[in-house]
Amino acid sequence: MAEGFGLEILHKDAGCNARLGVLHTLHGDCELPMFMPVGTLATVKHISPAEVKALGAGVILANSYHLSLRPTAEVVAKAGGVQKFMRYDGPMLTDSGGFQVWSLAKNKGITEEGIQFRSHLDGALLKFTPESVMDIEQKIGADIAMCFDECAPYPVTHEYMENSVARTLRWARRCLAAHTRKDQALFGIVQGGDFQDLREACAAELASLPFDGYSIGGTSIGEPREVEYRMVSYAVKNLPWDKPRYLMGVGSIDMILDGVYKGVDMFDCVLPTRLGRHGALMTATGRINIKAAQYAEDFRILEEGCDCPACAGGFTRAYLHHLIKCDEGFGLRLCSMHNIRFLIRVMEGARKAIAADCFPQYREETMARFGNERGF
RNA sequence: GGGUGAGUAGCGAAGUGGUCAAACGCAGCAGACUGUAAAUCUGUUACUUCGGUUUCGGGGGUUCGAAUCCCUCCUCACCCA
Repeated sequence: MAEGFGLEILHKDAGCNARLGVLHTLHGDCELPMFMPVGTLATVKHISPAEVKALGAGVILANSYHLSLRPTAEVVAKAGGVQKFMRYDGPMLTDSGGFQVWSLAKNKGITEEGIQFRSHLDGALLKFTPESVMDIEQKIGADIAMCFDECAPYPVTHEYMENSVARTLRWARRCLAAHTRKDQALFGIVQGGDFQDLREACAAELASLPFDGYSIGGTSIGEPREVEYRMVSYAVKNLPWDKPRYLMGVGSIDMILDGVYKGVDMFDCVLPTRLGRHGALMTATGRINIKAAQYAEDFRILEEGCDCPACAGGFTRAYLHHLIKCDEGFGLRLCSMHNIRFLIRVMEGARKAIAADCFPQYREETMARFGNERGF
């Protein structure tokens, strides 16, 4: 276990596997379950670190692939690590770049050694291996590093996935061997797609290895909703109860609440910030597309009762409509902050509900308010 | 007063005799976005009872057929007096 790192479970909901806990890190504690905003390039787009913290966020994500290209891991290391570099005093986590390889799928070439793919910036041929990624993540120096995995596409054959999972597991061992920083936690990543046997086996084998936490990967890459629910169930089953569980890349309300119900502690997603920038705002009664003409003269506050800087600041829908239509930076900021605050408030409600042993009910009531099964 | 050039859909701008209801860009309208190649992407934008109907400054003409050729008028820009 990494220095100063650990999960403390305070309470399990009586009606499901949802757990209330605290994640201890060298940069402070976080209440679980939690939503983690994504700051790929060492910034949550348009929002200062202090503002992110004020929204109630614990961990901020950064991406080792992106940072390794610019400004390079060496520069971040010279700055004293990503927290000092971006001046965030809370805990951080770096993703390994496994997801980017999936995202840049056209250019990939997977071998036992690693993955070759092309830079999205200049097309340069890059090669990531478990060892090179561990080197990058240790230089960047976040509190939590992620293993380098293969995020297989969906759908693939059982045979393909079996090979892919086996390789991801071999890479997980190599990541452990290459990871020497004692002040940085390392999480393993459960893959296996929609195959129950592979998900369960992958989780079981990772659980036997000395990781500080476990994450569920390979979801939200285009598969149907019911498949996504299944993947989480399969993966969670064999994960150790006393280690943090992290569902990667999930930010829609229904998936988050489903994950919490099953005992997942951590979620991250670009959804709130990206949707915000594009004018799709999350509210307790569903999604508001603020660009729509109907909001041009809607002088109501975005969401009554919301304590985000946009709503608490008294900014109207008409004003946000105007700002987003004009691509004004302030509009991107306000809308991003609103969505992040909204998701974090849902998590705060979840924690309260777990403490009161009524999370299943909370989940049902929250979903019912949205008017559609996905939330937004 | 004389000359030259130009007037095309909300705006800008292609098109110079048929395949033009008219490229493309912008604006508009609607939608998508899930470990951020993402302030991006997709669809749509004369009218229509979906059979068609009326458009390319106005009017008239040539032609089987005109945004495209001719006449005339209007407007704008520039040049010469």
